[in-house]
Amino acid sequence: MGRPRSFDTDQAIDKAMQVFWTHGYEGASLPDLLDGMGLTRGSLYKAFTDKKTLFLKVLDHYEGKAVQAGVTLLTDPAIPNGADRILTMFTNSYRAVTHGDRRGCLLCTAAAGPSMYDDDIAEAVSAGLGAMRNGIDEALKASPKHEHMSDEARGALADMLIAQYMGLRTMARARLDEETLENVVRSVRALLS
Amino acid sequence: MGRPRSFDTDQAIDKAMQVFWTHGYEGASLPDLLDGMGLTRGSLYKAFTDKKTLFLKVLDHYEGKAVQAGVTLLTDPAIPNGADRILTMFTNSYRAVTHGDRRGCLLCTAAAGPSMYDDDIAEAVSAGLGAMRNGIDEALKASPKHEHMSDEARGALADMLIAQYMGLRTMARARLDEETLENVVRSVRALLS
DNA sequence: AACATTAGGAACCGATCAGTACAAAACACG
DNA sequence: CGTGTTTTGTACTGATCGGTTCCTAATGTT
Repeated sequence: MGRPRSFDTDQAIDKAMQVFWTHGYEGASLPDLLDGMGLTRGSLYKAFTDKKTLFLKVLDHYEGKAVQAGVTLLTDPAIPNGADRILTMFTNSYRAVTHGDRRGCLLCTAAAGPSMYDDDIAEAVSAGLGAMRNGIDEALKASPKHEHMSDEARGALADMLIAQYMGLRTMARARLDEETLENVVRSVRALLS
Repeated sequence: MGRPRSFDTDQAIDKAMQVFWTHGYEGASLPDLLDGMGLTRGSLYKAFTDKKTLFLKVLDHYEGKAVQAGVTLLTDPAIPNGADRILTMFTNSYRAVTHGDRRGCLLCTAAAGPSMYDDDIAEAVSAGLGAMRNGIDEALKASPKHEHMSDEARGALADMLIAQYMGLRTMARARLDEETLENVVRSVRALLS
């Protein structure tokens, strides 16, 4: 009953994600969001309560999309060597930059920004990063060079690789040379193989 | 001639650095800065032109202080093995967190934030990170395990370690478990030794 | 002591911020 | 076809943003 919503909620969240991805949480103004999502204030607040709630939904959406894509890659049995999966993930991040996408990783940007003072955002970011970490850990289990490590040491290596990933993505956002980014990937390759 | 300034410029910049360090560039409001610096609008704008100029001066100050301290450590002949110097740098970052300092690295926060859209800030951030990178490279030259690497490979490893460092510092800001941070340091130790 | 010059401080500026109120519009259901 | 319910769009809110104006206070110079 009542007037039906004229837009698809999930699509709207996806568009909001694009805006937050490029501008960051604090940098994305409401007009930016309304413009990018193609709807007006009334509709946005009726559907998403407020900016922060929308951002949390966006983070959730990002987890279900970008993060999930990463985890899928990291556990992809079609790439038998897990180290190759991890390396593909790093290479993809590098490729994004050479293809003109310097937005980096939404989670990493949020980690450096609002995670500092907002508990809910910090938790959501941690969850997303944790999911990727576990994906890396799984991939390491399928790596001949690492499969014989202790659970503890392998987990620690996964933590290190997540930090490495965050650094690479943040470097991209900071507009560092493509050569530098390539060097990072190259050294990760040397480390893993 | 004229009335002399009643505050020390360098001290004021140092205080401004503290404010930007915790709140980030965009997150630090003018009242935040005035409060932290202990002066009024008139004085601030007379001495530092505007917020962005002040931030650039702060970045410069950060380079001359925090970055320089890092480079000094990385080239400290008192620690004969360069790998140990690098490891000390990572350990220090971890220690900062266990001592209650979760602000991370000002350069890394700026890298994820305003570097995206402001050329001047991006350049200053790049310069600071580059200085640290070179410090790491120097340290690697003094590491028995790495001193025989080609210049190219060693430089690439330095780039990787800077990314690693950025990731660790960003993780701290995102309030990840101390255990996770410790794991990162542990794995870096395993990598370098 | 008079004057030029600069700093300090508070009031003020338009712009923009996130968020709200409310009336008009569009549908579902009876 | 009417009625109730929800969305939509717009006008508006108070707060805050970074920045300016302008007057006064404090100094160096002559």
